[in-house]
Amino acid sequence: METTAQSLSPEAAEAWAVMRTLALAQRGRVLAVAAEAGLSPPQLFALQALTPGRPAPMGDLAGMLRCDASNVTGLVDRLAARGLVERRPAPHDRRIRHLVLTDEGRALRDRVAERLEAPPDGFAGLSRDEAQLLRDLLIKVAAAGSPRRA
Amino acid sequence: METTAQSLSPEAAEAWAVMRTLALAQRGRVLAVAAEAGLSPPQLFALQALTPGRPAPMGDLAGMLRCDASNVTGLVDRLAARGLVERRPAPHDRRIRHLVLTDEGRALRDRVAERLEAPPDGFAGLSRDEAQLLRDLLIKVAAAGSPRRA
DNA sequence: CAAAGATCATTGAGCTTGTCAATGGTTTTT
DNA sequence: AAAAACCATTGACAAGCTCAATGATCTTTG
Repeated sequence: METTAQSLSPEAAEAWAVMRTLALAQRGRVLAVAAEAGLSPPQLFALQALTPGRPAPMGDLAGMLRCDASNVTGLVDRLAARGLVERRPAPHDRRIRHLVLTDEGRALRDRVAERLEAPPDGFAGLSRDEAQLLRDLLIKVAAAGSPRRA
Repeated sequence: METTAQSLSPEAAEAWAVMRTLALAQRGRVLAVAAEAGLSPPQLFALQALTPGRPAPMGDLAGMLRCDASNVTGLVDRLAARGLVERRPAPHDRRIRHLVLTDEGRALRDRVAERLEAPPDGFAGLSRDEAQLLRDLLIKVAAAGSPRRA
């Protein structure tokens, strides 16, 4: 195996601590965006988890949301009642119900995504070189963390 | 004012995107730690928000959790029922109820905190210099984002 | 092929989260 | 002292969430 089990430097721990602080500070933003869109946080997550133009089984959504499938039923009921998503029969398997975003759903999803993808204010203070450096370091951390198929 | 409204580089946006991915990947960990501790996520957050040895009014907790005060009442009811926190009268103002962690509550809080503060696997791949660089860049972003008293 | 087993979404029960409006007990202001 | 503001709680109600059970549909296998 030889997984190069390098022990963590104190700096790494500090970096992680700052990242947690940064993430925590985003909570308010998420709540605000959700409220503004007339969505509860779980509804917002569900909408974000759905990819426009790509039907997904309910079970998959439950997996992405990390919750029970029965929970997704109610969640989707409410989203469907607002005309944001639709249940469609799946081609090959009649047990499965495919979820698709309606036009309205896609529009709302995009509007929300735009707000959430905008970097917090602090990023504006970075020079281009610094931003590039930060990005590369983060990519390295993320890649090592989820080694999907080396 | 002269707030140096520097426009964001594409690299900054990419860095933020990676950070979001990284944060998202932590959701499972939080859920696992909460379940392991026999706590619901909100209960875990409440416990983390409380500082050992430092009594806090319920209203403050509501502020930290960003939820209604009436919600905190029930939340604390359940934590108190498990003997994790206690309501104490506040010295100067009899309207206020101070929350304090019991010994058991502090112990559980510390156990949970230890698990959450541990950096994800990806950080182990960083050299010391890289970790230091990452930390400093993150601090810069965080500081610019929340300019509490320059 | 047919029976058994696995899978998917839903339902129902039951609890926790969360909000809002209203209340009682306490300061603080006027 | 009366009025206004404040803190925590309560009650009502919607939503989120899990678990166990069900019905409908594949999939396996005997």
